[in-house]
Amino acid sequence: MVKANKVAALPPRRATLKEVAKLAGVSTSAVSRTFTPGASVAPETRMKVLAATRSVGYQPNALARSLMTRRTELIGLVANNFDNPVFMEIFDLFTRRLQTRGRRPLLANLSGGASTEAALEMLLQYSVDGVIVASSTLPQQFVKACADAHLPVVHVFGRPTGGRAPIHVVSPDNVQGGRLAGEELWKRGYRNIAFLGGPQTATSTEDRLIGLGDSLSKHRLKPRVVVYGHAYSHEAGLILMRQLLRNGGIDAVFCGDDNLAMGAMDACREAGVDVPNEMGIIGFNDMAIAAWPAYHLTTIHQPTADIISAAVELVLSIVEKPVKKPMVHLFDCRAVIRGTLRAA
Amino acid sequence: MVKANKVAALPPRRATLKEVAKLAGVSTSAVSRTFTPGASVAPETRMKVLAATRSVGYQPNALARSLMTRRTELIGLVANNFDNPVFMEIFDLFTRRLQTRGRRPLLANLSGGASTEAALEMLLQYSVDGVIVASSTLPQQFVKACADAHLPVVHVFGRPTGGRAPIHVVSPDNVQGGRLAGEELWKRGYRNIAFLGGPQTATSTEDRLIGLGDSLSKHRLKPRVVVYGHAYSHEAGLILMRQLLRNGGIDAVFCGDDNLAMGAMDACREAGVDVPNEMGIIGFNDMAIAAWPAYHLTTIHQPTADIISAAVELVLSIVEKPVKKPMVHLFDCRAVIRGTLRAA
DNA sequence: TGCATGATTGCAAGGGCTTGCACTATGGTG
DNA sequence: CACCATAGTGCAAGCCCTTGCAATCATGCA
Repeated sequence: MVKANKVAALPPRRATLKEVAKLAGVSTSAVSRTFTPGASVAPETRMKVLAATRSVGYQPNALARSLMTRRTELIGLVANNFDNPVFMEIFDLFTRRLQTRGRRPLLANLSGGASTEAALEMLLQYSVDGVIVASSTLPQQFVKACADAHLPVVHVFGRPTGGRAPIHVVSPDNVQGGRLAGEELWKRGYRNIAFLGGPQTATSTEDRLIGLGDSLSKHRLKPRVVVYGHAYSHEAGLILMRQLLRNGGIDAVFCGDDNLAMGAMDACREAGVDVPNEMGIIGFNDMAIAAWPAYHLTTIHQPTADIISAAVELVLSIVEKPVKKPMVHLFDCRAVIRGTLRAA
Repeated sequence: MVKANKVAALPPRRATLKEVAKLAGVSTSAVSRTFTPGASVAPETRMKVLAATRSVGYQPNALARSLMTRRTELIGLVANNFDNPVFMEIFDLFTRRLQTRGRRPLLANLSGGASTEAALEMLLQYSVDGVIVASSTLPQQFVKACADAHLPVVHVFGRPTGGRAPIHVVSPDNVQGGRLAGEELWKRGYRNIAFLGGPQTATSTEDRLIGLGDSLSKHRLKPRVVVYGHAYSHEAGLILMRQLLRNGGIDAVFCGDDNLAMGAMDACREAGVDVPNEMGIIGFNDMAIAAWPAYHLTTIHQPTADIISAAVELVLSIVEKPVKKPMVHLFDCRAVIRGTLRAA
């Protein structure tokens, strides 16, 4: 006749607010208010509630709470570049920053042709408070779609749109960075300069090339060759650089990313081409590996940590109070001189 | 006297199930069932519901749903190694795998001394269905704490506990991998072998060393020196290898991780020590960079993709039906021969 | 001592969804 | 043609929490 053994050691179902209230001999409101910063609860009541809470191991259900508060404290983090080691640092910074601000990152991986519609649906169904899209190779329209769905969204590593869509952007100033690269190359006497970019559709690649063109044109020069890779990858850099070496006619390469640059360096190594004397190479991003002795790559540094904090603060602020006018934060880059460009 | 302008173009608040029901002229149950696979709804009703759904852009609220279903489809993903590029691949695989299985990864970053208690609280408050802890450098007790809190948890890259705690583990067989490294070194005539490990507290480092010891002892040998780094990092490898070179007496190093190995290689390069003739180096993990020509590192490969899928399937299965006996999946490693060990 | 003030409190009504239950058609069966 | 299973439906209760409101209480002040 016994229905079940209710003698289990620990409660298999988690304690609820109501149970805590009964145990503490107070109303559910009192319990709720105990966990609501700024709510009015008598110290004595609070004590009783906390004691009951501890004794049953109560944890408020954030999801149920979100139903009333209309805030989940969830921030969607969307990316599609899980093959680029730079993004490790970026994830680290994002997740930690969000955590210290009391938010949780809900990840959407858009690599390998995952559906953007599905990702957007997911973000909506889980009622994220805001979205951070961290990519320069993702179609603008995904970010646009988030905005259209009334999701506060900031595009990190994106490009400011010419006011057409109200999209907030936080990004390194890729054009300025490209200019910097051009200057360094010019200063050191390189005159036949190639641009080795990532995907042609990536706005970052496009802007870095524009910057390079800018600075070269001041000296009545233009990039000799422009080639694009399928990705910001070592492999692409290797293959494209082999091709550039075969065709000849250049004495330096500005690579749109460090992975590309390191691939290019390896192509030079295998062809017996001396870097930096026969061939100057400059990268972009200043990822950790670029500093390793095997490469010691001269590159354009972007202030990643600043970019990330700015992005997080921005998204949290527009969650708080929406703003119509698209905000744009562009961060200056600086050149980090190592060994792949000859002395000035 | 007008209270507010309700003329806004798009609904600022998202449509709810009730609204869809009214619009479609059916009960809320019908709408709910339309979105519940396997529920009984007449085709005609379903059509009406879907039409209404489309017309107001309805998206079911996953969080409200979870209140009744007691399932959030959220899986906690806990890690603390955002400085190691291998983890990029690991994250990619995890997030994609979870996505294709209809689950969402909620990230907890435990780097840099973030509080494990806070992380656990977060996982509980957001009612994740299960947890994946991906780290070999995290204190066991965090995983244990999850299990004690009745969270289905699997420890990836962890070590099987001797049955003390019922913790599920999916991991490369680090001991077997260590043995493999020892064999390769022995076969090639290296006899004075050092072990350059990661943090001494990392079970992966410990087990790889055990494996090395195992295989050397078959030949009546022991590791000449054992040193530990503060992290699985290039820097640690560089510093420790410098020290080993200074002390002398060894002709090969088994590094507990590729980052360490590449650091060690750079130390040899700077000391003018010839790899592999004067010094053999073998790593662990086979991360992408290890294959780049600048390193061309001989290393122990672990089947990361298999490990990740197994981990995801395992956590989903124990969410479905809890299992008492700790499950352990250990995956064999294999040696990848490149250029940092001389020929046999 | 009487009253205004502000701090605490509990009630009850939600928030958006699922689901057991009872009920209506519907079609098939003998 | 009566009868029964079955599919489809809506009602209403419930998941766990927050919060406006009105009631209560203690306090400070005149």
